[in-house]
Amino acid sequence: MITEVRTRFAPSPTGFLHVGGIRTALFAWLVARQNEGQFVLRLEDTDRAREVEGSAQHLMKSLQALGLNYDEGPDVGGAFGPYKQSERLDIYKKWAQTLIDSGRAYADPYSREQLQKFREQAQSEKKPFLYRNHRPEGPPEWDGTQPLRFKSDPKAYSWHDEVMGDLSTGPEVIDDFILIKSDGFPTYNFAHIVDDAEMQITHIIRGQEFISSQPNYLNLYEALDIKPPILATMPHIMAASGGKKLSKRDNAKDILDYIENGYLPEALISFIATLGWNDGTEQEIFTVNELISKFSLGRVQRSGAQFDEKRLEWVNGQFIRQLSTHELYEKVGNYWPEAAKDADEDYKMQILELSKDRLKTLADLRQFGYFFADPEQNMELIEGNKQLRKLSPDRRAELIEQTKNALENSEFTPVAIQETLNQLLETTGEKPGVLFSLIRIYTTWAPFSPQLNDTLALLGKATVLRRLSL
RNA sequence: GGUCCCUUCGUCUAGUGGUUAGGACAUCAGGUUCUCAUCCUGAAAACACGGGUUCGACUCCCGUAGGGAUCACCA
Repeated sequence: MITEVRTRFAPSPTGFLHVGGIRTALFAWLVARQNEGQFVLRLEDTDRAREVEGSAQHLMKSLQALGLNYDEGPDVGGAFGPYKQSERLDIYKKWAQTLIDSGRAYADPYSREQLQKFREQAQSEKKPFLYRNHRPEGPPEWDGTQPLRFKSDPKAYSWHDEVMGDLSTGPEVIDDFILIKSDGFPTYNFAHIVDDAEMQITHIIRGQEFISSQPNYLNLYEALDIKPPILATMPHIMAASGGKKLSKRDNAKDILDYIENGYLPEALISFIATLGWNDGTEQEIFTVNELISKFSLGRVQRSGAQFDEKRLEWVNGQFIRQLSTHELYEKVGNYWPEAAKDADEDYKMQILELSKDRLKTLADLRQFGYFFADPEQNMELIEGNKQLRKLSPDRRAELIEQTKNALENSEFTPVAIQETLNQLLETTGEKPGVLFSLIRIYTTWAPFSPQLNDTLALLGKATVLRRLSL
């Protein structure tokens, strides 16, 4: 019998989803999809103090925005629910009871202050602190108000991790840990093991913060008589820009912010997937379907990767270029500048046609205000231009005047404009770099614009002549 | 500090004993009779260090250094 693949993403609702979290979710999703299995979303909301209002909705919205749909979850239900740990307290109690019955769990009699003293004492003796050296004498009954602690069985472990390879540790890392907190909620350490078993999860794909706890989890699996799922540990992602590390704040940028800023979900997916994974070929850009068929945990990098925003921009541009103008139009609804409010569809499509090959993000469209309203003059554009700076104001006025006269008689198609401009080069004796820059700036007052003749043609003769006269 | 993991151009990476160490982003130079954010061409750019093993090490072993993770009634 072939076991169905079931992977899960189990965030705790304490904030937004950043790049590292998304990558973990993406890889778990890919494993499920490529095996035609199920992808489960489970909310690990057992720490009431850290829970952030609205963050569960935010997490689900982020997954949805990226197309990482889940087959089971808090809002969609499923056969193994509920999918919020706070609603599964009875289940944990039941499993805890089996550990109490088998003598593998005990009520922790110490206060936090006492434990702190034990730690300090161990530190002053330069010995590692272990709870298991302080187990209480008798078997005190657990009355539910004390923490319930797991009675570990110290031994060496070696296990396989799909990403990290073969790992091993000695018995000194095995220690007693808390299963149920004094508020009646389980710890992550206990709850995730119970849930993964109950939900029949086959692959645990998670961040490297859990790798050092793994031997203790293996110890608990044994006590619970559960076969551990396949494990895969992801390295962390750090932020970087120009080789310099960014602050924590930048590192933890919300994935929805990227979408808000004009990044396409499929570009984010491709970029994040290749941050620590590749298929061994020289392919740089992957569609979601390609990822589903090509992804493998075994080719995930073991070392951490740094996030390079420039590369993300490039990837995003590649995806934009693959869209037809019509597809692009459908996606840029919110990104037009304010002045475009009343512009008609046909005109906007023409702008996209001209500029689509140069967009890096959809938000770049916001700089195209000059297509819709007369822009404000900005002399810095001229003074900041090496060639234009040298022209005297008189000469500039003269060139603009000549341009105006020439264009007045032009048919104003892109081809005709180009011919007119070429003639103008001869009659004025200026280089293209000077004349064309000048015209471009006087008609758009923007640092960038599509090709000059096309831009002028689209703006129309009346607008161009008006702007040259201002 | 203990434990575990990692280390190829600035960045993401290919590479599993014999390669001119390949690609991509970024950078720089040139081109596309203008800007440039597309596109084309080219350049510069890496095996952390030290020992072994071997006819031969980026590749295997040991050590050093550096980085990461963890050592909670957080996940």
